[in-house]
Parts: sequence; structure tokens; C-alpha cells
Amino acid sequence: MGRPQKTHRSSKDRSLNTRQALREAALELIDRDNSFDGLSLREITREVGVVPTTFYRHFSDMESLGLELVAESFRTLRELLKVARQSAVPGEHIIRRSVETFVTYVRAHRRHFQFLARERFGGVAAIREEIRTEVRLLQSELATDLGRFPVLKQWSTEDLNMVSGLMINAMIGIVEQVLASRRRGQDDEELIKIAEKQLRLIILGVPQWRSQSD
Amino acid sequence: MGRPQKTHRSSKDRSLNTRQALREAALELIDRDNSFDGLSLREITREVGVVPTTFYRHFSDMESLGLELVAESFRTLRELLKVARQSAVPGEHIIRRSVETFVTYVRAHRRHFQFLARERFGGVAAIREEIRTEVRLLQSELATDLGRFPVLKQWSTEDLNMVSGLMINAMIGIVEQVLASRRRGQDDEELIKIAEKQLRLIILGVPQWRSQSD
DNA sequence: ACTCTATGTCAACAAGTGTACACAAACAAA
DNA sequence: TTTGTTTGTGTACACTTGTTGACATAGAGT
Repeated sequence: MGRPQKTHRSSKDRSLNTRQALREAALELIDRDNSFDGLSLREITREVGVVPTTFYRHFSDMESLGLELVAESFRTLRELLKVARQSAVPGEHIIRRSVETFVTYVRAHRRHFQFLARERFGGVAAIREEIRTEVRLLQSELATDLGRFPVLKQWSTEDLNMVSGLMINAMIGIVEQVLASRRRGQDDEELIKIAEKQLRLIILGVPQWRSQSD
Repeated sequence: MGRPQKTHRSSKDRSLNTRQALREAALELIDRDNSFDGLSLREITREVGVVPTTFYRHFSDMESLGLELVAESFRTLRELLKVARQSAVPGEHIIRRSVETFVTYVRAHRRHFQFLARERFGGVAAIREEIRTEVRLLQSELATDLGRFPVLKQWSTEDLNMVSGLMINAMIGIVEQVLASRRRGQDDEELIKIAEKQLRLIILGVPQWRSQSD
């Protein structure tokens, strides 16, 4: 079988590499059909090509690996949002373009989004909780952003959160569909069109809004 | 409801009972922290109190159990929709009341919804696929329903599907929150209020809509 | 030079896993 | 009755699992 080949790396480099390799192996295995808790420590180390005990040199636990993956995934998600905020000058096709970059980005970082989508409702409580709080945070950030638009200037915080929640749910739906279809170009155009429409519809409702129940 | 335990059962009855017990045990285990593919055949039989080999008398496979659970869960979901359609006479607080019954129903059938939510993105491809197609079906059914409302009379099928997709995503978000909070009465009022607002906002956009991109 | 710590390997363990096979009891059909 | 089928049991086997402990080696700090 596999003969142990010795590359020459400094121990620090090797450590970082192995640590990252473990994370990546986990993401990879999850991406090709597994949920995190249907995943064994040994599978991961086998994928990397190290002995099971090495795992403990880097993570105390499977759960701690999982939590790091959550952090890592949200880091790439936040990167997207940063870019989006900067490039999103209110113009004609702002929605369209935003959705486009979003879809492209999800494709480019498939495994992170796959992980988040899969473990959001997944079988490990700690991971679920972590993802949930991060999403809530994102939602209120988006709400703040929305509050800066003229039309939404004097909405209550609660209502702003309501809208951002709606938008985020729509986007999560998009992520689902992107992940479900492996054929890129084919479905993406269709998908983007629908997402754009959904967001447009939401925004159309905004000027008509009168918060009546409080 | 409560069936006497030590009664003499015919082998057919016993078979049905065991079969159902296996399904229920699986749902139960999934509800108290597991994803389906992090679940072992032996765990399930242990929960029921039968020997592992008995499992094969009823299901060829874990996957086949899973697929039955999907079918079962969607049966209860469709029951809800049937009731909703009948009782939903277009009146004043139709949205509010619909959301209320929805939340109550999700609470009452917690384990089915938990299962669907968890396995929608879960680690077993066949189950994922099955759920996805069922959801798509639901979406187009809702689209048809919506098409009967006067305001939506001459919308294109595509646009109707777009709206129903938006609504379904919103409702899935609600389900997530209901499942996340174990304290019933406390959060539910808040939750229902938000969901109602979200649906109202969507509907407010409808009269303003002009499908411009095709 | 030396020691210390970090990272990896190897061997071993009990416990848990899916599945095969032979058998037992209950019932249905002949 | 006898026969066959269905449902559950018991035993067994070969694997995989998480985790421990002892050992190796390379680089950092002294």
C-alpha cells in the first residue's frame, strides 16, 4: 500500500501543515457525503495519511475540530460580505450584481458553505449553536446596513431585523440550490434570475410597509 | 392511545408494531442529537429492545428506513396543508391565524419536522434527494394555490414559483427557530409575530410587481 | 554541548459495528 | 394433521472505532 515518504519540513511547518490538512480532510469528506457526526476520527487521519493518534496532537476532540471549521467557514463568508459592501455602490443593477458575485463566491468556496449548510441543523449540538449565533449576528449586521438606506431610515430595529431575516433566508435557499446542482453554468443563470426577483419583490414591499402590530 | 403492553398479539400485529417501533426509535434518537448517518442499526434496535438481526426482517437497509421516514414525515406535513387550505377562508387575520396553526403543528409533530430539517442537507444523498423533490413539489403546489388569488391571476408560472419559493424559505426559517427553542409559550408569540410580518411584507410587494426581466 | 517540548509513529485494547447462519415459536394454508 | 412462512432470538465473525502508553526524532532554548 502507501509507503511512508519522508519530505523534509521544519517541525513548525509540518505542524501547521498537518493541522490544516486535518481540517481540509474533514471538509473534503463532508463534501463527498458525510455529516460531521457520521465522520470518524480515523477516517480523517486516514485521508491525510497520518496515524490516528496524531489527531490528538492538534485537537483535543472531534468537537473542537468542528468548532474550528465553523470559525474558518464564517471567516470566508465574512470576506465575501466585506467585498460586497465595498463594491455595492447603489446603482441600477445592484441587486443583480450582488447576487451574481454571491453565487460565484459560493461556488468558489463550496466546501465551506457545504459544511455550514449541512451542520446548521446537524447532529452536533455545540456546532449547531455556534452556527446559529453567527447567523444571528450576521442578520443584525445586515439590519444595521439596511437602516442606512433612505427608505428604511426610520424603521424600528425589530422591523429591520425582520427584513434582514427574510433576505438571509432567501439567500440560504440560494445556497442550497447552488450546492445541489453540480452543473455550474447551466443552472446558475436561471438561479440568479430567481434570486434577484425574490430580493426585488421584498424591496418592493418596503415603501408600502406600515408596522401595524406594535 | 395507550395500548396494553402484555396483550397477546398476532404475529402480523407484532410485525407492524415492531416495524413502527423501529421507525419511532430512529426518529427519537435523531431528535435527541444525532444525524441519520451518525446513527447505527444497533442503536435503533437497542432502543426498541430487539436483537440487531430483527432489523432485517423489516428493512433491507438503513437507507430504506430513512426513505420511509421521509415519506412518513411528508405525510404529516401534507396533512397540515390540507387543514390549512380548508380553514383558510380569506379574511382579516388570515396570515396571523395560518402562522399560528403552523407553529402549533410543528410543535405537535416535532420529531417529523426535526427529521426533515436535519436531513434536508444531511449526509445521506438518497434521503436528501427525496426531500428536495418533495419540497419542490410542495412549492409548485403552493404556486398553483397562489395563482387563484385575484391579485396573482395573470402572473406567469415562473413568477408564482418565485413567490412560493420565497414563502417556503421563510417558513423553513420559522421551523428552524421553533425547533431551536424548547420553551414553548415564551418565544412562540415573538416568533409568530415576526413570521407574520415577513409574509405580510412579501404580499405587500405583490401588487407593485412588474416582471421586467423576461 | 545539553535538555525540553512538540510532533509524529507503533502496538495494543476494549467496545461497538454490520451481517450471516442456524434455530424457535407462532400462525396460515393445505 | 402437516407444511410453509413470517418474525424474532442467539451465536459468531471479521472490522472499525476511540483512546492509552511507550518510543522516536527534530528543532528551540539554555
